[in-house]
Amino acid sequence: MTSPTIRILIVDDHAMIRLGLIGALSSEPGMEVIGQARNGREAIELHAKLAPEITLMDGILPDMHGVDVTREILAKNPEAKVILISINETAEDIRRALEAGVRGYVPKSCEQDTIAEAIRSVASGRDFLPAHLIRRLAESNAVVGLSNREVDVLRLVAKGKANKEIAVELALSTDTVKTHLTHLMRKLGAADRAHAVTLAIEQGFLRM
Amino acid sequence: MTSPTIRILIVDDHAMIRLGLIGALSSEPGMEVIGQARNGREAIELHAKLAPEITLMDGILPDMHGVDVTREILAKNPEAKVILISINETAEDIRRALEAGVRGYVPKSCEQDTIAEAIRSVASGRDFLPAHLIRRLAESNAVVGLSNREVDVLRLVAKGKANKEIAVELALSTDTVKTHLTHLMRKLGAADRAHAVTLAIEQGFLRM
DNA sequence: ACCGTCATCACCCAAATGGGCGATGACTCA
DNA sequence: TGAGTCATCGCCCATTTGGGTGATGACGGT
Repeated sequence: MTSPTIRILIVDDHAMIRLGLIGALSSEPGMEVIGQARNGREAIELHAKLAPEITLMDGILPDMHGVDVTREILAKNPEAKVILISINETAEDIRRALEAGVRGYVPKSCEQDTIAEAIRSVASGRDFLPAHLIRRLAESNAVVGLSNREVDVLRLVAKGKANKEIAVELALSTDTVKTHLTHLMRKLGAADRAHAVTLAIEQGFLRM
Repeated sequence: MTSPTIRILIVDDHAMIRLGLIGALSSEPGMEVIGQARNGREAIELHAKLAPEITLMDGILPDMHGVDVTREILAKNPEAKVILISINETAEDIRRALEAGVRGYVPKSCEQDTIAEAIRSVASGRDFLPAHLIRRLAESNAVVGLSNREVDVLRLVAKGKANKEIAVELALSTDTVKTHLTHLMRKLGAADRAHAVTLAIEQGFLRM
């Protein structure tokens, strides 16, 4: 069994969400919110000071991404248990989160009890990922998968760079850039670079 | 003066936000949450049934946009007072909301008391728009302003259509499409169509 | 009545794009 | 060891793109 009460740290810049989470958890027995952070820096400090059992982390914070905050926290404290609460539900975001070592991933659209369920799950050592997210992950995994270099190129395409400029910036030949572009457009099913940008943003390949 | 208690309808698909709002308002005297809706259809029905003084409306709902819900509610009940609570703070979104007849616009990142302030403001007949949003609106107003036709073209560009295809779809000559594109790219400060897509999404011209 | 913006179309032209085909070395996984 | 992916580069070629300039009618505001 776990400790009598699960000590929880909330990380979110939206006051409304923090309040909502506290409200949802106040009716749950055996859980206690011991701290709140509004940004990544605060989260890392507070986590070190309070050593909570569970950290509820928002995906997007004013100073850094929730995923990166998680990475830092885990670097200092590998047993930390982080649950990511995000609006982003693209396969890419979930994949990145799991890669960073997140133990649970809950969409903001979920019902109250899902959060409590996730917390109990993760606190007792099990991971937590809603079924529909697992499905999405599986489906997209089969379809896409851009390589690092392809994402590098795509990011610059989104910024309006021409192939020649991209070549200079990445220290490549223009032909190589074109090859990467051809490949990533085929993978995304894009008709041209503009379409590739749209699809990549939709599917979470481009953090904006 | 206004009526003794302000009767409030909350419209948001996120349970967490609804809880947060209720929590924030429970400590405010003279306000009562009399109903909650999870989507646009529910919102329109509940508004007709409950006739709340203030409606707190989320910008993005599963079935339709908060702005469109507002439009429908106002069509049936022109004295309705809607405050939009949105994550989107691009100038375009704010402009669209005001155009639809929203009386207040509050970002989700605001503090608790801002919501209460907005409600009191709007209930007593004044509009409510935070200063930084007004500034953003003013600034961008000077800079951009795509015409309807330009947005039409841009939307298809984002879908990966070539100029020739766009011309067919909009029943124009290819040259006209090119003219619109040249203009909109100049307005956005875009280097090419891909960049235009990025900027347009960032600035809220393309609802995705 | 005039000016600005919008929407429409036309022509010219240099440059960029996208596709196809082929090739090499590195690396991983079975 | 072989198969597969990644990253790199090259060449050819048709099509597309983006920019410039110019023009017309409609509409709205001053």
